[in-house]
Amino acid sequence: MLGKNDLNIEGYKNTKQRTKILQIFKDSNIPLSAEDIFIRMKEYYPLLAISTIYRNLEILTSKGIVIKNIFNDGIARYELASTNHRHHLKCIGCNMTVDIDACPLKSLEHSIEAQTDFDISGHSLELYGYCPKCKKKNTESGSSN
Amino acid sequence: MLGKNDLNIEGYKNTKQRTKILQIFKDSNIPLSAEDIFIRMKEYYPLLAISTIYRNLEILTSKGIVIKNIFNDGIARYELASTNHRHHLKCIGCNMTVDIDACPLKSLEHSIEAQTDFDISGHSLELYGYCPKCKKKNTESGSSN
DNA sequence: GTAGATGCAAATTTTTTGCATTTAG
DNA sequence: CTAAATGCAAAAAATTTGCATCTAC
Repeated sequence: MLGKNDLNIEGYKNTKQRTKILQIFKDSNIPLSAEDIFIRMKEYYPLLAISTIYRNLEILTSKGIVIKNIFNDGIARYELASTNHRHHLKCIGCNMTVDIDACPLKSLEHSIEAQTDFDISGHSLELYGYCPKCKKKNTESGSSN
Repeated sequence: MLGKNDLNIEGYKNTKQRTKILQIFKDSNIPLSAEDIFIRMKEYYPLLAISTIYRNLEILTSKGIVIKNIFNDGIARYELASTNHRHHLKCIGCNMTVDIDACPLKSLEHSIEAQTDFDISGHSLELYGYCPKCKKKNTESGSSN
């Protein structure tokens, strides 16, 4: 195992900031926004610029090390590509998010590859609806219109 | 007379701008960004403000008439909720987009509803990869690192 | 020593908001 | 008539860029 948080790609340097970003990703099991990462890092590097985060995320994304996903709130969130493939179910009412650990898309991807001759490298999937609590509230407050 | 592109919801008026937005959605079979709509409408309403588009999209989305989706380029795109449920396959290389008319998620939604007790109202799914042409280019230019 | 990375500030881009005016019903 | 909608301008929020300085290798 590599065991380190280094970006072993020729032409790129392992700065402490970059190493820390990778560490933060490894310590997290949810997708993180640039600001999430920024806040976590500010504690260690008070002079840190948010542009450093964005520039690193750009590199990490282009190298396929992290995956970028833009959620329906308009904010991009990132996660390690090596993290087990996850999808999320988000409550429209209270924003509570639940992980889904089924991903039924592998077989779909294969059949679409066959149909389109694309080389499919990934997908983003987010489900949304109302959680049990908000569902209940909705029902209670009536459902006219 | 009541045009077919009218928003028949109490408290809302059928302005010509709003009617036109609905018409544009009906004429389009791809998701449109606020700017896409703005450009199409400017031709007819040169004084149109983009805030009018955003405000209408907000209302239409909140009424469930259109669906908002934020693509991986960070731009929100909208489509009629009544439009047949579509997903897209986008080429990372050239941005070419292909429609997929399979949506395998209905059954997944049901099983997740059962597991989580959520009331799932929808999902967003986007697939990405390399189209035949770009795939070829990638192979030709080698794949060393 | 040098290419690449960083911090800082300013610029861009997309979306939202305040307000005076106009319009649909 | 009047609540809702619009146009315009300015503000926010997220992200990107230019540049001088710094750091990993």
